[in-house]
Amino acid sequence: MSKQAAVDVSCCPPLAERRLPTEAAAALSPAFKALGDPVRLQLMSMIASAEGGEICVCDLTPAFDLTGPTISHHLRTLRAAGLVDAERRGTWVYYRARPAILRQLAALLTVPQGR
Amino acid sequence: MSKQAAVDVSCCPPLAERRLPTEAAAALSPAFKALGDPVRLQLMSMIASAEGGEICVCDLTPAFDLTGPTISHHLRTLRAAGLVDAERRGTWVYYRARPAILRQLAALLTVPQGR
DNA sequence: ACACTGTCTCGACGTCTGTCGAATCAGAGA
DNA sequence: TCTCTGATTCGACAGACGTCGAGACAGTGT
Repeated sequence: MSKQAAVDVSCCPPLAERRLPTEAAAALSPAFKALGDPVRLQLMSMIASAEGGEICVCDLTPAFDLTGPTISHHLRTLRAAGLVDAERRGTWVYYRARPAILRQLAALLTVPQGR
Repeated sequence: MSKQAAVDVSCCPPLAERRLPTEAAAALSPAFKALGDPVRLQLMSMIASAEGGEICVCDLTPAFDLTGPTISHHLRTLRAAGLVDAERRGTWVYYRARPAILRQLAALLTVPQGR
């Protein structure tokens, strides 16, 4: 269901360890960009912290003061960034987080001891 | 020298642990947004990994195929997001990373064991 | 087959963003 | 004080983004 772009970068020495190569920056920045909107950051949190690892769009939409299409658009952005996965089951669509990428981003931002 | 906005959020239970409150999302998303551009992500890396903890703008600018004003604009964005600090010494301006915020963001993205 | 509900796509809109060239500001040195 | 160099600000422009309403699509149930 998704147009999953992004981020197979083998992996990621912390940002602060050595200069991030151009290609890695290009591959990883879309994920940060996707998290760079308050609505999407909260959506991401709701999805990642959901009971059973997944959550229905029907539970996400009413949590915001925004229209359905707008939430849908934000979810598509998260999907395109490779941060979440979507699955339709009957009438409802469920989203789940992709922990591997979250971990990759976390590792990238990790600051080595001392600095 | 800087217009330092942003991010005193006391701190940050991981994204995946419980739903991020609206205010926290509003406070933290600008930092992710700032990292959501390939040029800024690479700038951030160059600054954070610099020898002696700081780096001169004059060393940053020639590393990109962009004009001085454009680099300056990106650096201002990083400053406004609270990710870096700037200090002028004589003719040159030096940038250094603010590790506390990087660590905060890393902690936020950390995925608890198992998930 | 039909209607109903949940979700997504499409088109439009105003705003924000990345980029540049030109102009300005800040120190150093003569 | 004048000039030179490094860095920032200003103004402009094209393109991207967040939001909405209207419409289309997908399944369910009658």
